[in-house]
Amino acid sequence: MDEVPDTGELDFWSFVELANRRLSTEFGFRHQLATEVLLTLNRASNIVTYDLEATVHRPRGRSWSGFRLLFVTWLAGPLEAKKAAELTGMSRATVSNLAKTLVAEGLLARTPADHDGRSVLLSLTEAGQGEMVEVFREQNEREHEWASVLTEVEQRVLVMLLDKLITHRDQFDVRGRN
Amino acid sequence: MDEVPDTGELDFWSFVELANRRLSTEFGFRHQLATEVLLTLNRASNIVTYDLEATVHRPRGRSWSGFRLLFVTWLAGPLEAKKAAELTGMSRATVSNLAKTLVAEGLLARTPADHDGRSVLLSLTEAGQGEMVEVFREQNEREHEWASVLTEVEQRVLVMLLDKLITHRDQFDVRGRN
DNA sequence: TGGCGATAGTCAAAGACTTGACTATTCTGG
DNA sequence: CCAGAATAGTCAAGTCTTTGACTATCGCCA
Repeated sequence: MDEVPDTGELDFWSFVELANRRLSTEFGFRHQLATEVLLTLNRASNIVTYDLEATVHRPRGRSWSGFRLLFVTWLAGPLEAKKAAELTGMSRATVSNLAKTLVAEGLLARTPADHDGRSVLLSLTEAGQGEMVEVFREQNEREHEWASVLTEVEQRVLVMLLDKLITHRDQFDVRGRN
Repeated sequence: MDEVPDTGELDFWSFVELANRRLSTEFGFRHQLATEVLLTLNRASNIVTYDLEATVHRPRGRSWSGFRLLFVTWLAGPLEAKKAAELTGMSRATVSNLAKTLVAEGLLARTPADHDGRSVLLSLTEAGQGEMVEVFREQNEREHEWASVLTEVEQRVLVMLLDKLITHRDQFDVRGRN
């Protein structure tokens, strides 16, 4: 008898359980734990990101990726657009578009690189630096609220595991953004 | 003397180190570990997601979120659009738009709920079920490649830590998508 | 019972991000 | 030294997703 599960009280975690069960018993898939890891990873990332964006950045009229670009430029000094794309994990075109906006808002400066006529160096203006100090103060407080649900050891373990997950990937052929 | 760091050989990890150093020594921010946790979390999630989308879903003409919607509908049986939004972490409008496309492609069925005249029940068509079995076979293999960089214990610990991170958030006022 | 606040879904407009094509510059091997 | 391949950045077009407004329905309490 095909029992239809009651979805009324289903939340993310009971869904993961349900998925585990059905994937293995009904369909014979073998790698439930892998599914669970990636499902949870994405879930966590989305929740946290959305919260930071909604509480810290959108109220200031800034987008999440705008912030990310400013952030790496702030800390990694003047850098080529290419490098910024690499560090933020965005495509080069995205960096280019975002930079256009941020330059217009007076936060970012774009200067031709003298060692390579094709390259462009991104750096923060005075205003950009001021803005980042302010924005990051807020973001860092909120980051702290999130992270401190875990003990310090747990946080370090988490970072370690995530690092391991994405470091050892040259073992197979991973598709990246450029 | 303002030492400009050489960004030439900067990658994600050395950037995180650099950020840690500058944020604490130059700007006096206090919660570096929190920053590192969230930076790494997002990084990992983006890398994995992009890879799955690029290798499994885009080649089949399917988007990442299209897949997610089909996935929860597949496993959690017929469910209300509202519930699908909750389980996938998307907004209700996104579910509505995606559903429109997927219905047109013959993978999804949308039927009015009889217990509530406002609600709509989403379910997979025959074709949708077939497609999911096939797509998920591929995705699950790839998930396995990713996850098996970690031992089984490490995977379980990772899931546990991520769960903890997003479960205990009622302690402060988190902004979610609806 | 009837009206009002809450809720489900959809739509339109806007924004964010990506792909693929294009230009300009640099590098390399003959 | 030059031609062709590779690389940096930008632009145009398209897709995906969201916000905010709107309609329809529901549920509750006066």
